[in-house]
Amino acid sequence: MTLRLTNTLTRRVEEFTPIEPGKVSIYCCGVTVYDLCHLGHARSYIAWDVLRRHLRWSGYAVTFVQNYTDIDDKILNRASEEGSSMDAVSERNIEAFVADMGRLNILPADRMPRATRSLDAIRTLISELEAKGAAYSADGDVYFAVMKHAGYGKLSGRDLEQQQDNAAGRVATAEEARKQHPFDFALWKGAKPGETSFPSPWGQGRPGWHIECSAMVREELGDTIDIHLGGADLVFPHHENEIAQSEAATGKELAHYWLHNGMVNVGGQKMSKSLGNFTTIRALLDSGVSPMTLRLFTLQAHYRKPLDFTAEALEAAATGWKGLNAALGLAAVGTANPEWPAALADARTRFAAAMDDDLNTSAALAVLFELAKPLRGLANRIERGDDSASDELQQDGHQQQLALLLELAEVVGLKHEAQASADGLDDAAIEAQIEARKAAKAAKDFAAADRIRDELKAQGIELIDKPGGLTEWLRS
RNA sequence: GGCGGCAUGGCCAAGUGGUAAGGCAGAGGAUUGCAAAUCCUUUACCCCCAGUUCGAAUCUGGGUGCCGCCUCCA
Repeated sequence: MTLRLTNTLTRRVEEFTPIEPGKVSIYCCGVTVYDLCHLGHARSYIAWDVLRRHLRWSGYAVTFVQNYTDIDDKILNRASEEGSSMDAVSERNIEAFVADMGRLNILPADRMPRATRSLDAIRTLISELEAKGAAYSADGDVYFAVMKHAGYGKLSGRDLEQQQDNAAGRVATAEEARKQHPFDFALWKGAKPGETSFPSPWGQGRPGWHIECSAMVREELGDTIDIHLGGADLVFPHHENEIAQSEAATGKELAHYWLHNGMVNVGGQKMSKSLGNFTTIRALLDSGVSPMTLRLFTLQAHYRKPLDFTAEALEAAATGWKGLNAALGLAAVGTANPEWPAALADARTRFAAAMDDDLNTSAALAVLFELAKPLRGLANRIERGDDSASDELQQDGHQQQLALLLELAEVVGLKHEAQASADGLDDAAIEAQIEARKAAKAAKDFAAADRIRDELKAQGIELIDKPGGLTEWLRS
């Protein structure tokens, strides 16, 4: 079976055929680095990470490029608010981005170009568009002329004729007045005195948002790439404009496949900075939600659908992850026999088929849970000190099952998490409490025993009674 | 107003013509001083109406509700 993907360009699920057999070039729209990333970014980049891992698992050599937008009004505003510079704000948020993505087990892109370091490519592209009559300058700005480009609107299904009336109402600003058509957009913005700016043939200024992606795609991957990624909120105008610019300049199709992920919603509404209803990745992870729980949470829904972020759903994911995590934490011994027995071969096939079906991670995860189930039972028995369970785990069948589980979990980027590191009470204090509880139990003073357990639980320490009077504890 | 998407059990969510995956929660049982964990068992006719079909959650038409984009946004 071959990979099938929903292509926004055609609004259909299509079989994926790369330009060059065995190779895939991907460009993913990155973040504007004016602030920390929130769960919307996490959802998006986890989805694309899974696409990338799946392609790799399927045998493709993947080149994955993701940009940083480090020239932007919001960054400049932030810099002036805190009395620092655009570079300082960008640098800080890029570091945070790398750290957050790392925690979520998202593979770093092969190359991460920045707008500030791609200015030559940007200026060259604008010049070409100007030479071809696709762009015009007005008062230090340079605009792309949408009416000159035949295919404008093909991605988002917009028709310029029909849209003009609606747009007319907002032709109020000075910028709108300079435009020949309301949908024309800035390729280069002239700088006002005192603004951070860069030199260009059109005077000091800075590039518009859309042109940087066109320039970086071309510089890093060429005129035509296989897959272009981004959030559904980028379809219009960002990606539409990117297509117009690139295709007007090169005369070639920019990308064969356009994939868009659905939004993360809060209370039925899109999570966004402007609405202020966002939770940053690090705030969530620092609150005790494990990275893999967040990953599982996002992968339980299809990447194109909206995903409602609720405490309840997150809790469900956390509990679900506990089970998978227990199985993934088992010790693999040596190399398992790669000749899968029929049942495992079948599971592997079903997993691959689900992933090939437009990244049906929800169905793929069901296979993971199925594989994990018996292993989870073993893990539990081993934890109780059941030696026969340890022996069973060594057997070829279980080792194979574990090997397959680990292999497939890797494809969706799930990996075992060790117990959370200690904080709060030190071990000796906990052990002392456990001894006290043991004494209470021996004296049949169960009320006292329960009180100790409850107190520890309130401090995040969970006690688990084992056979033989042993009590283990976990930080939860 | 224009473009696009979605509606499946208490919650999340797969499933594009053949009789409803999976996770969470709940219930019953085993185990336990009680818990926790674990194991076993168990819980749906798929928003409404009409139609196509031997047969529809799945196709068609109509309706209702919700969301995204049209301004920066993953």
